[in-house]
Amino acid sequence: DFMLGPTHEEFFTLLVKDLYSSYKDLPLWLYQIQTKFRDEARPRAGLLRGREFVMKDSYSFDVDDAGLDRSYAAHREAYIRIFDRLGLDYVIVSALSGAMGGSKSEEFLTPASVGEDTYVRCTTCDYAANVEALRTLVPPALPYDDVPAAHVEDTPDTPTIETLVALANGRADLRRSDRDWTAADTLKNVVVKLRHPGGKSELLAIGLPGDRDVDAKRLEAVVHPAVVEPFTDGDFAENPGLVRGYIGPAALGSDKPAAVRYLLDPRVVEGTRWITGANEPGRHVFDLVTGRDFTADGTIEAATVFEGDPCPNGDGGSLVAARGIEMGHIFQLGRKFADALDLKVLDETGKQVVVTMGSYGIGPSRAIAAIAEATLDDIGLCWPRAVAPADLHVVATGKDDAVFEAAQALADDLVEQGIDVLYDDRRGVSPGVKFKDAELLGMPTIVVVGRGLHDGVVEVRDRRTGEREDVPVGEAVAHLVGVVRS
RNA sequence: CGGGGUGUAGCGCAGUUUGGUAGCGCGCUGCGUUCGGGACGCAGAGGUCGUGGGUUCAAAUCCCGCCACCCCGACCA
Repeated sequence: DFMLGPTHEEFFTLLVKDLYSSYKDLPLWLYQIQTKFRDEARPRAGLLRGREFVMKDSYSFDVDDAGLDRSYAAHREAYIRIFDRLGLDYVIVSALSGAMGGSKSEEFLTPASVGEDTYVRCTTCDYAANVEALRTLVPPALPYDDVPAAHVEDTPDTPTIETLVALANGRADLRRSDRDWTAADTLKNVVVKLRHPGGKSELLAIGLPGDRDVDAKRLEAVVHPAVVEPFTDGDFAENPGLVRGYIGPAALGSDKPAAVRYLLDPRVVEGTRWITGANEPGRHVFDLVTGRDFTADGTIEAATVFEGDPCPNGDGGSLVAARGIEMGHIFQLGRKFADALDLKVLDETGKQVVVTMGSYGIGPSRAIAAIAEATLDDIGLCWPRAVAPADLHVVATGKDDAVFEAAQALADDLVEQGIDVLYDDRRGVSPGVKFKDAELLGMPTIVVVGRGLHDGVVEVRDRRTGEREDVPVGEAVAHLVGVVRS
């Protein structure tokens, strides 16, 4: 969700129309790092989601689809290197490009229970996707030659799936011979209102297996930019064709009197056999077969995802869910924005063609929070070397002036070598306090100048492993430069 | 916007149920000892108890109003 405000539009227009107007100038990549603001209703979780944050975003411009693929792949590789160096666990998941209307999109997520994104991954292959972008594995159509004709039954006092299933299993004339009815045998039809940009409102019915619910996030993602509003008592009053609790396919669809657009969960394939509403209070239809007895206007991906659902790759694996923090997002915008901005260049044949764009973002300020969260241990922060505030933490211990002079000299020499040094020169503070502070701050290497000085050595500690090593004072600078640059 | 919680010394908190003139830890100041794993002794400083009103002989404590901050939800990179 990167903002393409007027400044972007003007800038892109200037770039492509006036400066880079030929295929010879492409691909063109540009990036910026800027402070952004988002009017969060309730900022929380510290740096993870503040009202103000630093954002790196970049854009690619190519003359054709193959070029966009190359630009996208190059950014993807760069992001992989960046996140590897940051020392973070991450997963790359398929995502929806959402508002940007692009064709391909992936997110870099750091697994974290505090994350705001839910994603699924396959237990046997490398498939991973944000739940919003998950494609349901469509089961094969079923034969229905021997399914009896649909029949309407009186099912009094069954406004919910639970009461309906209980009644069906409890009545001899409705009971199945092979097994009990379950909620998954019922077809639940949920009606919502969609508010389109510009204010136009539309009714949408979603038909899905009764053991599942409409997932608000998935629905919002697929209907974007329309906004989902609940179907209220007043709406029922205005639509007498929709009977609360007993809505069935017979009343739904653009071609029906109620003119409610009707979309089915992908699992509701031809030949599936359902118990569903008969559009009359207290009555349901049994043995209603998809394709034989009713059709819809299409399908929609909006049902809740269950752990154990089959992997969409169809290789027999199942899905598990996890939470993650979005650290980066790359996507292929395609030509939607370029079209709107009339961003054209000359191609090899001298024709004016619309460029195709990609967009790529990383949130550095939230990365700091996520790295800190992911790498800390029981005694404090534990910065990966690539992002540590300083390379070395030099600690002088004791009260001997010679210690402080040696520590200062060492720090000066290291700085001269281009090393970032944090030097604890506090006098009168006990060694234990200084060690604890150094561990808390979490520089990757801690150098102790203290009692070892009598033997001509300083102590070099690795913050993460706790390993300690005595190094002769004369070799300390060269040794430490090696440690930092390794 | 909905729900919940908290405001008492620089920081973290107890005290509020049952009204009786404010306490603990850390930090801070001074002196002495200590100095490689969050030192110790002695002596000190520091609070109109968020705010306005009410009840009472007496209010941090009870009652009413207001303000601020925090948490959960919705929303969000």
